[in-house]
Amino acid sequence: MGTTKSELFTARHNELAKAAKVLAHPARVSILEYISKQDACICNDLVDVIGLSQPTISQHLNEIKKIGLLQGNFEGKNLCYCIDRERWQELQESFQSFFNQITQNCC
Amino acid sequence: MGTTKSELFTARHNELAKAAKVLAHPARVSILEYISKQDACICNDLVDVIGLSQPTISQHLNEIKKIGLLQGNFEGKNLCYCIDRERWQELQESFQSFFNQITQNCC
DNA sequence: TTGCTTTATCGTAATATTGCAATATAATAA
DNA sequence: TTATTATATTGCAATATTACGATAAAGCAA
Repeated sequence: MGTTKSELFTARHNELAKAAKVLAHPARVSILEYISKQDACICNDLVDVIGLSQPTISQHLNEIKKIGLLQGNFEGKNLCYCIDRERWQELQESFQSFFNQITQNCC
Repeated sequence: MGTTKSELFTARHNELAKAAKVLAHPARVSILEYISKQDACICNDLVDVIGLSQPTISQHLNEIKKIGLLQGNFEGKNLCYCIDRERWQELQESFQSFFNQITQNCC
């Protein structure tokens, strides 16, 4: 028990749910918003800006990375956390078409 | 530990995360999509359609209800699960404006 | 009334998520 | 080389989520 029964659902439904899961924590919403507002990509004031510990922020960044929403240089000191615009748009379209399909109302 | 530190984030971020959490399970995505496609509002073929047990479906419906996405008659035998279009649009706009704010790309 | 159908709730087990201290790693600075 | 700085990983505790069997509740049918 305790595990989501993904095999019952379509790939599309599973993927939308997976994307939503990344947005399902205010820290990750904040992080994405913050990164998107930066001119430069020298990041990780995040620990100060958000107020969670460094390991926790790192963990959240990893969740965001895992669905491909971050792009850039992840090695060495000059880390660069940027939004992957292409993937961003892809997800945007997924959510958009999900929300747009509601057309009728019976009550 | 183990609890989200909501007090660190803005109301807007917390609310978007809360809405995303409802979409963060494929069963709930499926349920919403199914209900939205019905002509009539006599529902709960859901157990058959989705393939999860009745208590589990009931639980998921409750999550959807909690953020105000369901409307209708919830008493007696003629249950009616319909999308609350106003709330739906509200959430749609929240997601839309979240996704639209990404404008620059530094990498 | 009794039985049937439909949905909700309770209780519980399995698993996932959140958060952080401690530690590791990797690059730069001195 | 030895700091220093920035980020990642590990390990663990607290809490949340997912799922379902058993049972309750609420209406309708006979």
